[in-house]
Amino acid sequence: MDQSVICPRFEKAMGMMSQRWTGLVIYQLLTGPKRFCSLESSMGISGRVLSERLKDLENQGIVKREVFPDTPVRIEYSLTEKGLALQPIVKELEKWSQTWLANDSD
Amino acid sequence: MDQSVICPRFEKAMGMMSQRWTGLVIYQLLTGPKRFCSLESSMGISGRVLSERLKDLENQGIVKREVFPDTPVRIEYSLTEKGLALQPIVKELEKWSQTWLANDSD
DNA sequence: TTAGTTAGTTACTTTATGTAAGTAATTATA
DNA sequence: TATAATTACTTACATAAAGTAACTAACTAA
Repeated sequence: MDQSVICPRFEKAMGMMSQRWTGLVIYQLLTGPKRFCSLESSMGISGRVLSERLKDLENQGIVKREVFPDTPVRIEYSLTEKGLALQPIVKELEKWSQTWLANDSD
Repeated sequence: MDQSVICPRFEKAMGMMSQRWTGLVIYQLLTGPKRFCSLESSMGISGRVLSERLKDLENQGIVKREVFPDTPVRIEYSLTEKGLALQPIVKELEKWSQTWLANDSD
């Protein structure tokens, strides 16, 4: 019927945010740099997928990975400028959820 | 390590928007009511999954399904007030994509 | 020496999505 | 009066994504 006339940039952004866990990873990083194990345990994602997501987000320039040669080595993930710019989206979703969703069960 | 201290309402909203296609369905419906076959062809989703998503969104009170007893019968999907309230999220993502993504290849 | 931590990876299972064909009700065409 | 076409789906089966659990490597602490 119609051909896809959706803006490819928007479609790409939506595709990224529609991947499971991506939004929550960004949400966590909005509160500051986090370590792998901290992200893993605070949101219940499996290490396998977290590793995959962080790599993708790093490749897209949304997340920055920094190695601190402490002993033991410490690795921190944080948002780049591009990643921080996603904040309004997260904030709007937060507002929506407070307004339209009940806090229990459903 | 940490226990999940993420607001359950926010987590639910994020879970919904993180499902593949959900965001694009809402985006399409923001431009007005649409029929099944129109959604299907305009965004390249399979009928199998579109049917599943529309049912979920209807159950969550985000989408309204209306049957018009024309001949042949016409079925229209549109956003409820709750669904329309998602517009700011979509608009912010649209803005982000225009600012931070290239329009070709990558 | 044994156990524990961090940042992952690997192999395997389960779930989600895609593909293609089918259905039921109706209309249009030869 | 068949035959094909359309809409709004559903069903069966195949492939892709995510979950689970065990493992690795480098190091620390007891």
